[in-house]
Amino acid sequence: MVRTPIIDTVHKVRLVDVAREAGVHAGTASRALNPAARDSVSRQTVRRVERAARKLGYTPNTVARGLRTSRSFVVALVVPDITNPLFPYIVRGAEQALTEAGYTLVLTDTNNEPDIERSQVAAMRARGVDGFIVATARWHDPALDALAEAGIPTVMVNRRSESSPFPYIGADDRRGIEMCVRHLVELGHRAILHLAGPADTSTGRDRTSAFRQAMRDNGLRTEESIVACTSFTEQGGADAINTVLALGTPFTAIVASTDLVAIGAAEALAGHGFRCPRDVSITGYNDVDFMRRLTPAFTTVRVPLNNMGMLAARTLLNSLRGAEPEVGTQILLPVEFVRRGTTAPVGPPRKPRS
Amino acid sequence: MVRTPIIDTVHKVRLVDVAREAGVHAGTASRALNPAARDSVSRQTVRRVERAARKLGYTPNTVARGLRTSRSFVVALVVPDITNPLFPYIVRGAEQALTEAGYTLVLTDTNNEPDIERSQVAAMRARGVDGFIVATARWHDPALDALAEAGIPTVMVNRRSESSPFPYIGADDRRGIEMCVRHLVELGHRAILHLAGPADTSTGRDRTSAFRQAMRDNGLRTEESIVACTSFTEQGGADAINTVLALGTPFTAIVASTDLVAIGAAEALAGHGFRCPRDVSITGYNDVDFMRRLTPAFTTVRVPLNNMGMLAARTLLNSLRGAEPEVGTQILLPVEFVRRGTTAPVGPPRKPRS
DNA sequence: GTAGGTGTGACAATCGATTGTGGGAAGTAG
DNA sequence: CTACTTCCCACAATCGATTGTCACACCTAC
Repeated sequence: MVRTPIIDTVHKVRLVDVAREAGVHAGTASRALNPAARDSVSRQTVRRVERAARKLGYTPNTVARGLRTSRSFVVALVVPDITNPLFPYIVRGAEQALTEAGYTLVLTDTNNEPDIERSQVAAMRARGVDGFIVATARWHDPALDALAEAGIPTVMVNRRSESSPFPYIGADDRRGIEMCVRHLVELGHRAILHLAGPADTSTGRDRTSAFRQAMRDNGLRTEESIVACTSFTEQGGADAINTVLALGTPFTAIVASTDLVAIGAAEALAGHGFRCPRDVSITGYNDVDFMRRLTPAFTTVRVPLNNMGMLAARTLLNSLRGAEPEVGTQILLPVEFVRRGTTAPVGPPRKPRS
Repeated sequence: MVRTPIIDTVHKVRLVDVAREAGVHAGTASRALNPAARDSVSRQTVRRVERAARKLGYTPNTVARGLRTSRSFVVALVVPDITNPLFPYIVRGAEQALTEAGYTLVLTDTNNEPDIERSQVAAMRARGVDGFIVATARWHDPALDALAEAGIPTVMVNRRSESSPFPYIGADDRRGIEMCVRHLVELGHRAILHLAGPADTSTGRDRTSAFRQAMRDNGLRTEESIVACTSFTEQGGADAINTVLALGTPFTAIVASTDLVAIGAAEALAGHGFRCPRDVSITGYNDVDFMRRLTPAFTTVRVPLNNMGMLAARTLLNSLRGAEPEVGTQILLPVEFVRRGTTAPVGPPRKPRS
């Protein structure tokens, strides 16, 4: 094939061009520019090559390098839904750590659909990404199993998977939920409901189990108090409340599995004439940015999302540098209870709009 | 170099393996698998190759292909700050359109810093991305100029740049602002303030100019009514209000350049004892998700962010397919005025906390 | 039976950087 | 002056897929 002359664009300078300019062979130029191999080249030559590279404005072709070395310096971050306010902070933290280390982040949004997750993970693999940060882990997750089987460096963030050997970077949910329950108990609440997240997510399961434990520790029973939400959304929270109300389960306080669930629950309650916190107290979870702005501002648990993203990236980078992570490693970041306006001492029982 | 035997990982199947399995040459297999070149191969052979590929679980090595074809099927999306609730929707729309077309999105967050923007754009170029979607455009933007000079397919979304020839996908800000002003005028407001965004962004400039025009159209003067914010943030809005209050400029309504600015302004006003909308009416801009949840819910202008992202991606994809876009193309999406609780008829003048 | 046409697939160059190997020059010692 | 070491650098193979060129086979027509 004839190399077509490039007319309308700047001629891209290649390594051979630099080598010619410096009067050396391309291989030598490569070594001169590579800090790891630099010591097999004389200092003089290194200087000449560097000068030539600078003069010509050489930027190495990452694709070609990747082909040869089978390393792309690209990491894929898989999120379920970037418009869920939880994730931008994680993305940002990860991006910062990755960029700092010379890596690039490719983002894929699975729209909460396992099929899309699978196909996207496959596509990223074909693209030769060096590793994965997965924020979509489900309790049983074939996509993660496939990554494990293929031995591809991966970390899980925010959610973990039962069967996966990969490191997990999350928050101390047990303690977060425990603080919510204790706070409500101290306010005199006994009939406390938990709006549980989906059981196919670790965040759903872990928080539910933590709730059960915390209730027990406070001598409270949980038979009727755990209500499942089908999703971590406002709709999920609203539906759960409607179910509970239809059943007639008594309650004076709610521990929601997530901020959005809490908001949905509050709206549904308001729709039935219950006021928060006068009639029922509610706690959220994650302290997404706008929780403090709502009226009343939500009592919730602050999770260091940005840090979680950074740590996830750093952990992955360590694996990429060859550190074999201990199977089952978990990093649980500390959380902070944030008392605001949606929790109050339990009052006399009221009927709505009475 | 000896090819080291791969032990601990699945042997990656290459095109030659497929070819051997099908009993043909690699070149032939390549054509058989490529829809564009398929007709230079007999139907029989195509079938044999396809069967072999399926049997072996062949996935083409995108890196190698990229090296040869100098196309990566990767698009870079540059955002100023992913945690600004404006951007996740744009990202999502773009990602959907891109994925649908077999492209991958790499995301880079510039943290609002021009230097980072420059270096990131350079890094993405070295990585061989096929094109750029830029959401960080400033009115004068060297990074965009560089892209233009290099002839790299690019589109601007949300913000545009004065000097850039690239297509721009935005919203009909002129009309959006005009609706805000008209609404306030109909409520009886005359002393209307505009909290203008930074003049180095097109969104700042365009909305300010639209405000000026709309005021003129309503027979109102604008000498004292335009107040600059240094950034599209709550802090920017709050600072602007504090300045205005210190100056003693009279006003009964505010057209903010952005939702966040509007929120910051409302909070600052509340801090001075002014109530919204009783003492002052406020309009936001963009209708970011949580605006409807605040108390009072914000009157604002809904911008189809998701669509903007999609259209930006589709426009870029067209360029990548060889369609030479008309220089100066602009796509302005229609906006929708959303009346909620932060605007009310002008009342008798009040002093705060009186 | 031969000439001419058409279609199919093999061959090899190529994208650009990395890296194992070997050779040659320079330097030191005997 | 020879022999041996040391240090640099050039050479060429390689990563895996794409694609221009060419040869061969088969078919039709005269």
